[in-house]
Amino acid sequence: MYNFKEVETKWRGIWETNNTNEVSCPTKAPEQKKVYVLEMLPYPSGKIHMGHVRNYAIGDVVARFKKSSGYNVLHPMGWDSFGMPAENAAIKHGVHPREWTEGNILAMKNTLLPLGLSYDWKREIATHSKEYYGLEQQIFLDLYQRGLIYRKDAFVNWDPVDNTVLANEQVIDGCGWRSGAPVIKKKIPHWCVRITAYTDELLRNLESLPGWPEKVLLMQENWIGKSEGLEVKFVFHDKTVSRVAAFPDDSVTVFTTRPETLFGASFCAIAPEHPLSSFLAESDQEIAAFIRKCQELPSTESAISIAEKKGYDTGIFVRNPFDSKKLIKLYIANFVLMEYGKGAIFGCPAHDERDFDFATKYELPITTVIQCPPEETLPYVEPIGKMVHSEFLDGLDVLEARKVAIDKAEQLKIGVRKVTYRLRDWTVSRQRYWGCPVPMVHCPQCGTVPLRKEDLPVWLPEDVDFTQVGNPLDKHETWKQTVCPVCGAAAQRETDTLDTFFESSWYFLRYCSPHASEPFDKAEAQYWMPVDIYIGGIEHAVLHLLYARFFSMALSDMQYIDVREPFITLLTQGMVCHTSFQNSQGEWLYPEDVDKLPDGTYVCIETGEQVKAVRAEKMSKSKNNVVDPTAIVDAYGADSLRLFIMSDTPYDKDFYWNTEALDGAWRYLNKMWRLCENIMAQGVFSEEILAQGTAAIISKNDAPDILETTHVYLARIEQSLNQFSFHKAIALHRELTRALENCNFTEVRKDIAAEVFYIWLTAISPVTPHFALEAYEALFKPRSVHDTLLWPQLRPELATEDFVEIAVQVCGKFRGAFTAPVGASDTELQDNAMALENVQKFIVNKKITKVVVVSDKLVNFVVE
RNA sequence: GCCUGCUUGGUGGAAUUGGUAGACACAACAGACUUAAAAUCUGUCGAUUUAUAAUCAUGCCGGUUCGAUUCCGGCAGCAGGUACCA
Repeated sequence: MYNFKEVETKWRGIWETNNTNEVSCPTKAPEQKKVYVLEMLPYPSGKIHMGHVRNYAIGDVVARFKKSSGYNVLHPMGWDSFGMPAENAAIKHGVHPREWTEGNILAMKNTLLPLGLSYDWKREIATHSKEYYGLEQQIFLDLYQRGLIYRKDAFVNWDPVDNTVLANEQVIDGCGWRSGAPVIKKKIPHWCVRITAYTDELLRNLESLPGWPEKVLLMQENWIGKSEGLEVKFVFHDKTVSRVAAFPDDSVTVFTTRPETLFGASFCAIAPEHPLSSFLAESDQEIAAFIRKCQELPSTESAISIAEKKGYDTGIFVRNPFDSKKLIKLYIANFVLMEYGKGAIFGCPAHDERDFDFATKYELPITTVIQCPPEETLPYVEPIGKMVHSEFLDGLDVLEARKVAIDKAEQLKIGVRKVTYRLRDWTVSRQRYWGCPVPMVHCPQCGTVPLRKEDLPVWLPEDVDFTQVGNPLDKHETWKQTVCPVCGAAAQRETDTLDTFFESSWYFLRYCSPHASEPFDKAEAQYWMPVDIYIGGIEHAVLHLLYARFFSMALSDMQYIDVREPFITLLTQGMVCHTSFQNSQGEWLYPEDVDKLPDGTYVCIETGEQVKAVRAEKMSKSKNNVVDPTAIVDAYGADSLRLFIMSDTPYDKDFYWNTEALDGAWRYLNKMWRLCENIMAQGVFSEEILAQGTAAIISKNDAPDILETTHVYLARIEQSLNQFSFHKAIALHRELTRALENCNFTEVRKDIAAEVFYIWLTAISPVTPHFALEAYEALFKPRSVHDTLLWPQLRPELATEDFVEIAVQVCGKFRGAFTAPVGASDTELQDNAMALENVQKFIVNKKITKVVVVSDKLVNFVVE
């Protein structure tokens, strides 16, 4: 039996001794082509779970395949070690965030090491380390000097009892998770990154990223949300006598993508945060109360959009910009976002779902301005049809009318053509301890000023108190007090820390030169960047990947690097799911505490009680449906786990954990080992024999079937790996194994057999590296230890197939098949197909109206 | 709500991107070997029927095509994201 424990320990030892996974600096191998394989760095939550294992197994197969193919491969690993959970642990268990984080890193690394992942651990980074966040502050200052960071008021979730800022995750049903008090929105000053300065490039470059999944490109495009339209003024009716007399403006400016529907406008609505709302609230208690009510909603887009649409009639009228005689009611509405457009809208209920609901609720007029097809009911939202009830737009098509309306508004000087984006600037301030301190100082004389680079880094203080609520930095008096870098007077440090997306926006650059005294060495980054294959969860499709793209562009404009797009190929993996088990009390049980009965039902091992199996959810601690990789590695070995997790399911689909199939992977490994033992019983090969075999010129006619078969499979496995269809590569390898098992090697020339077995071993080596190397050593008895198997040279002339099976259809239905030489003529195929007995049955006495012949594939007779 | 995906046997999935639906596995069943078990090997394995074959079948409804799991339109369910979880 294959002794995985001994074998895996041995090879990991060899890799470590040989520094196999360390990559040379580029100057030593300038000729060699590089590949940078990167998996998204994990948050050190405490345990490696199967989602991690899947991510790293994918990365490792790619990295090993590339290395085997002769590339210089950078494959690093590190830790995204700032973030909220460390503070939660500090609050809950009284442990310091650093201690908790570093303990977790150690534990997780200990789980990763036995998996045999080909990381260059000498390049390991942790973003909470002083080397990392100290340098990050330099980047922050550079961005600030370049005008890409500014101060801005923004809303936060505010717990009025604890007097603290809450993350969206900490708001449960609109209430603070600890105090239980209803959360309100509160405006506080923030540090903000001007990502919108790069909107155009972030959008435009999406077209030059063919290695990204289409869905991610679409998600990013929609997130940026470019829309063209009109910014148009709705002038107050009779401003002098109304309550807006003292308001500095004489109109409300609205952005619309549907300017052609202006004649159908039946109301205007402004955001509760709109300056006019605030102005009105000053002298109107009811309005102030309504605005406060709106601000009770959590600030997430989803909460706002599913909340009941509410409007407050201000009693103010505005004039329709195209027809000043038409007066329109002005509302304050909870669904209007201040961050988008001008924070004000006009509603055309006949042609917009939401406006229709609003108008119906508040009994506002509904005027059709686009001729609605008879089968449609209002609201009719398609931008197709002729304009009606719209004066100068009447009779025009919708899209044409849109242009005319914009031109007219510009001509009348009541509006301007405008491109608006959904993308907002990136708020990076966090009122928390466990993050990178913002290197700014508040001076009573000089205002808010940046530190000088020589004043950096600003370390986090170690002595912090988590027994009080709020940001510990804010309460740390000695840390807070400093001197102004400009005037030298007493001043206070900024106590906000940075969003952890800031760290993950440049870590891939740091890996290129993890020990440089600057954030990174330009020459090294020049060699390694961009990342060739980036692998991570689909949940990062928008935010992380957009921020990282922005960083590359900004850093390149600041001459740090020459790369504007950091990731060439992006693989988004699916989740790892597992059945969850719930007993009658609603408690979640661990999978190992549950037994499956022959009838397919599940019982609790301890109590014998029947438990409910809830299909397939993301593995999560709260549902106890996690499987511990260490236990699996102990019982089956790393190769089995790697093989199992790469088998069956394509990398981008959700993976359903299934312990029985893991047995299957383990059996396959043993089957391969048995095959090796059988061959060894017939005598081993040698590297000399192997060299002869691969050098010998064997024409297709002389090649034994097994050599042809092996090269056919090598070609297909190579292709599958290049397409990242790992599960197919493994299925193909199983087929090849069967072919080898069925071959009598006593009748095969030794050098040819050697070549066959070398290909067979190497083809699976990226997935099961320990096994492949051990088997190579056993079969070939090399003089010196090989720690990587070089990918075999494919002989295309042996991998071509001479015959193909031709399917025959009658009226598109399969009726038979026959074998034909590759490249047979259409007439030949048609005649052969016609001759098939089962085909005759269906065409006899029928008139053939058409014959479709697809070369090397199919013949289809169409009969009446 | 909005954006983006996904849905194929008992189960995971395959189908060279419009051309034989179910490769390769898991589970199950039967057999061989064994005193027995484990391991291993062999076979069967979508449904229906009048069964050497035919019909139906890729979430549901409709369309394009000689031909649709694949393309188009609509619907349902599930999942990810929704800007302070990472």
